[in-house]
Amino acid sequence: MSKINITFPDGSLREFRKRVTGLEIAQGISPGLSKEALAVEVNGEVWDLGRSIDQDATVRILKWDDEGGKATYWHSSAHLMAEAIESLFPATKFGIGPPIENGFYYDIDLGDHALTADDLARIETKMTELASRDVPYTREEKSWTDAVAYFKKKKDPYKLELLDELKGETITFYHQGNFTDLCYGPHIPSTGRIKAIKLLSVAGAYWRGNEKNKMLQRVYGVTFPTRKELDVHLFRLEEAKRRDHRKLGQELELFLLTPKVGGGLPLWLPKGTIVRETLEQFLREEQKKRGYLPVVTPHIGNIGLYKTSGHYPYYKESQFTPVEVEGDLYLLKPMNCPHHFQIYSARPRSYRDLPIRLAEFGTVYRYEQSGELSGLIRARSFTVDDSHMFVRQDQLKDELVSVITLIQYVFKTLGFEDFRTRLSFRDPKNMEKFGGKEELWVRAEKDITEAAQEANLDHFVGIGEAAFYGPKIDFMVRDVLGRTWQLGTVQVDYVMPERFGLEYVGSDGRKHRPVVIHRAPFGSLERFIGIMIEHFAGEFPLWLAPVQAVLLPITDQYHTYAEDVQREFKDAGIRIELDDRNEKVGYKIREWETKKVPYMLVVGEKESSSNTLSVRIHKQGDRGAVDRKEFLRNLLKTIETKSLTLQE
RNA sequence: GCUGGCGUAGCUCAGUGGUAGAGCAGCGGUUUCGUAAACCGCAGGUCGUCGGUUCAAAUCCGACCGCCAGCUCCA
Repeated sequence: MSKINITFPDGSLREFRKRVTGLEIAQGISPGLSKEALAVEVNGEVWDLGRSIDQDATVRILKWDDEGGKATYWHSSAHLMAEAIESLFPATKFGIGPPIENGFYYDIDLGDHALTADDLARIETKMTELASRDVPYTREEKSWTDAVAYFKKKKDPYKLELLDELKGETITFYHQGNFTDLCYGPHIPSTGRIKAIKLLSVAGAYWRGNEKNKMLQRVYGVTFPTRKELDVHLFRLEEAKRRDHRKLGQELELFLLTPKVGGGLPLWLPKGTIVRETLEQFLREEQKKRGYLPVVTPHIGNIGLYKTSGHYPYYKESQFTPVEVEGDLYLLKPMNCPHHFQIYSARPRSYRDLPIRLAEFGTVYRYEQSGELSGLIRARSFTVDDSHMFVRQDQLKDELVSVITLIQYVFKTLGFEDFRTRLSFRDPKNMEKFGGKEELWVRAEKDITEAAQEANLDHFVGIGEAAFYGPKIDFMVRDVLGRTWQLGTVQVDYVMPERFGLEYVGSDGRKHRPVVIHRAPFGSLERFIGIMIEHFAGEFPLWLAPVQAVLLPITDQYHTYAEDVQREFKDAGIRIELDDRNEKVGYKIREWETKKVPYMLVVGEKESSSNTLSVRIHKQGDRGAVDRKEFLRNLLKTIETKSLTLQE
């Protein structure tokens, strides 16, 4: 019998007989490992544990904790769900059923029947029953013709469509129990590995993601090797719901969304406005230090501006209908840039003036589809912390690096340590989406890449994610739901300066074209604050908290002392309230705890006679009496340093 | 925009064909109180809107509007 060499991740090498399977290798290492093994990575490809390896290879046994292991597990779970669905609804036609970040789905066509919550429960029960049979997932190679014959007999148009694109190739089928699916695999060894099952939701999804195609029903589910892991996962989903910025925004009276004003048009309530203005003030100060020049521009502009910029032709569908004024058409501005370009062009510029950095918290209006609106995170009116920087080519890279540094500083200050950056480039295969000359794009993509390297940005490239006028660096953060949101953005633009004929006079006395950098660290204040609310679960750091402290007198005998403290703290700039209602202190504490106010200051006989405050910190409880002057100093310091944690 | 689910008091929710309910919030009193809910009372609703079925509709049917999830989209 011939032998093959298997290399392991730690570099060690072992000899096995030819046609050894992943499972046998795992067994050879330890029985425990073979029990936990879900799949095997062979030369970087994920394989079934039962598939034989017939030549030298680098092999890694994949368990639940490995990305590939989890994906295989969920992929197999999707097949199990399909089997359950088919047994309950025999006429079902199947689309695709892949693993996703947190579970799996299967797109199915049930004809006229719309799945109900009861159906989901039935399918779930059936899955549990099918899983407990503990039958193997088996792989079978078939000729293309045989595969087509099988699905013709089954009358499954979706699988036939998929097969159409695999013409002539060897096709793999996977079987488990009574279910057979067209599938690349790989799969876990047997259904018995799937112990805890939860079907989460059903939603419509266009076949192959194309809105011209039929809409199928997409069933989402998640499975785990133990009940406990499922419970943890479900708890996390609940936690995400608790943190939902729309719910907290209402409870904490931060903002209001009402159909009476219109979908996606948030109204900022006094408490939310404090958060927003504090953030603005923070960025304004940072920008002032860095030589930005504040400007203010109107909310509408002549449509000619957007025809020149290209926004109108490119994004006609996502803008509000223009309004006619004295024979001219005006657009609610979808972007601030054209206005800023007019400010730049208002007088001749010298090379000595550059870079010029115009900054504005500019509110823009975009007509998002109704189904897309989502609280503050996706709105129809939002404010961009916009800046347009007009630079010479030789200043571009330094300017980009300094912008990246500012954004990193802003994120870090706000506690977003875990963000990633994407270099968003155009898609060479889909050029009609992108405007401007080829050589300008090449140059801009090069500039961005170099700046990212120089700034030591941990980045990845997103093809086709560019703006129509230029490539971008997008800053993305992950929220509690595990979703990634795009926040800040930096864009290099050679196209707009051309379209708007922007110029400066160089040292040679001739006219030159500046490069424009568009940038917004927050991106949209609405979206940023929405994500921040979820990030902090409504418990803002002291410097951002709408109410920073509240005084709770025990009885009305201490109101005078409390008023005195309030006046002193207010004069020092603290946002402090006095709860002088006729209620017991326990009642007041409960209420202010739910309002997530950082500090509660209880005052009674003891405090008023010793000039102290009994400090209670949100979620931490009573910290005892503190000298009032000392406490004020600490508060001011915590605010000044924008500390993310509370001090005593 | 598409598919599905949901719309009852300011909020959270109960009410499956027969006189619209509870808790919290609000308002009026009483209580003067030490770290997460004192007590009594009052007020508050065209049951999203419009139409239909019925002796009778929050409840059944239809259309529309809004919200939520997902899909498509996202300068």
